Amino acid sequence: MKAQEENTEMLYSHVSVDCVLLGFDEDKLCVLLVERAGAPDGSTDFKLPGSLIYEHEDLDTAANRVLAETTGIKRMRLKQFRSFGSPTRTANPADMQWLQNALKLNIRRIVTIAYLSLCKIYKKSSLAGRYKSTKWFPIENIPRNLPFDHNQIIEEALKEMRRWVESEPSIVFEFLPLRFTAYQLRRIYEVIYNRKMDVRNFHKKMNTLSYIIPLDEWEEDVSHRAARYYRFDKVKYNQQRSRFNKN
Amino acid sequence: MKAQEENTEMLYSHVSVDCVLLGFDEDKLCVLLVERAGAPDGSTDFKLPGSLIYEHEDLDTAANRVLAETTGIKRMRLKQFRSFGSPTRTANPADMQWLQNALKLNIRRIVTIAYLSLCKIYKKSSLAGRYKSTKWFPIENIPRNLPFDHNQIIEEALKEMRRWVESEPSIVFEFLPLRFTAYQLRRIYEVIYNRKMDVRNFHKKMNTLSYIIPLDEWEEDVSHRAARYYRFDKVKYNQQRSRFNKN
DNA sequence: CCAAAAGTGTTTCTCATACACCCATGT
DNA sequence: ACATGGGTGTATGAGAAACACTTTTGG
Repeated sequence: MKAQEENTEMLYSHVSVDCVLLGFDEDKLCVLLVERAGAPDGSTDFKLPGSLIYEHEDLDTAANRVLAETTGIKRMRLKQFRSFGSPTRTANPADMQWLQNALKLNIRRIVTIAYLSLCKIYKKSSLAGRYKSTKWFPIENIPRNLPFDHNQIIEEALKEMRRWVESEPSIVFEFLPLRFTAYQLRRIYEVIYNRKMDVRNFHKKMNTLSYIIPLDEWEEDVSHRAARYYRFDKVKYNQQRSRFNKN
Repeated sequence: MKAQEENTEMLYSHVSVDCVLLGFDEDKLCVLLVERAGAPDGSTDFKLPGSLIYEHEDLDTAANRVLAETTGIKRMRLKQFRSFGSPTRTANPADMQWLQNALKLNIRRIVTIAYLSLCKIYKKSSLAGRYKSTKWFPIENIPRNLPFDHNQIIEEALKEMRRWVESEPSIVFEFLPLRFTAYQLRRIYEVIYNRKMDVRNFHKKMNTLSYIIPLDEWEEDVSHRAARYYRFDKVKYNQQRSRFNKN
């Protein structure tokens, strides 16, 4: 991280990574954006966290570095999901200007590799790092005019997230704290698939999944019947999965 | 294509596309490889068809260009499925040597965007184009030591192809001629999913799919009961799909 | 006792699977 | 007539979906 300021000559100034970090805040699916320093007109201006890669740096490593710089969390589960390389993606003069200000590099074209990662939004997460500020935006009010093609990247990331959940259901638990209620889990599915789910069927389904463990712990201080807590058991999950994936 | 020889200065020498073109030959899933001209020791040496991108060229356009140069087919359906950017992927001295011979460029590192495409293998396909020769390799005997990380790219492409078929079943028909028998279709599924499928259940399933149309045409000159031909109806497919995808 | 959310069972339908024999054609 | 592969129907089980009321708790 210090290395970045000191050794810009080590940057490989043709390829970048951008990270779409998704989280759940109460009932809403959110994206983390960072305020971009050195915006042309000084206005508040957000973008996806991202970085050029270093000369000898792997793509996955670069994405992990960006996430660590942004959130302070190391070794998050992340997934490269697509690259964006239209020659016109750096065509906006304001974006070009920013690249020159921020990176002191004269750049013609950047191909970016987009990564997806999921996490729990902690209230306190003022989030360490090199950015002026970071902010969670509910997906329905993301600024419409993000720099480069970041709006498009987020669109694609949302689609990819749905596919990811289908192919590996355990990742939804990345959104949740260690213990969670049936309601929380159900809401996540409802938002992801954009449809109401039947409460009874949902409970029944949870019961059949051996890796969702009911705890003898309940909500406290709620003005209605307290909800049970559950936790996700990774070991049981892997057992159940491998039993099914015979082919 | 002529442009390429004339204007190497227009190449953007940091990003390439590589295409994994899959096809079915009789009963076997095959990958198309091209003979690489200018191999260090003159030995026969295959690789995935690929190219650096041009300065002002979109990634998808570059991939389409590569496929057109390789097969003569324009506007194939293709899918960007992953990028490969390990700094060590160009570490093999023989590969570096070849890059310099073939491209007259001194290249440090190349990030490549991998594309997947499916097609029917025509017997006659000597395949037009800039390559010395092209050859279909059954996946079980692909040369073990393809240059760069091409072996790994093919592995990933096969996984991606399976996911693709699941998310959009119509693409299996890219493997087939306009009219095909139930046997041909079934064999493709058997190879893709690597398990035998029950003949009766398969027929039943085909009947429920409104977009697989039985024709009043049958095989000729076969020494057993002639098989019926079917065709794929794109319009009906889109109707049936959109009815299901309400959300 | 009321408001507010948690939790629980049964029925129905659809879809995947398992399984064995007759049919058409060429030699 | 026989060898070769093409084509057909039925029965079972698992899982998804539809549907309404009782329970718990705080105020």
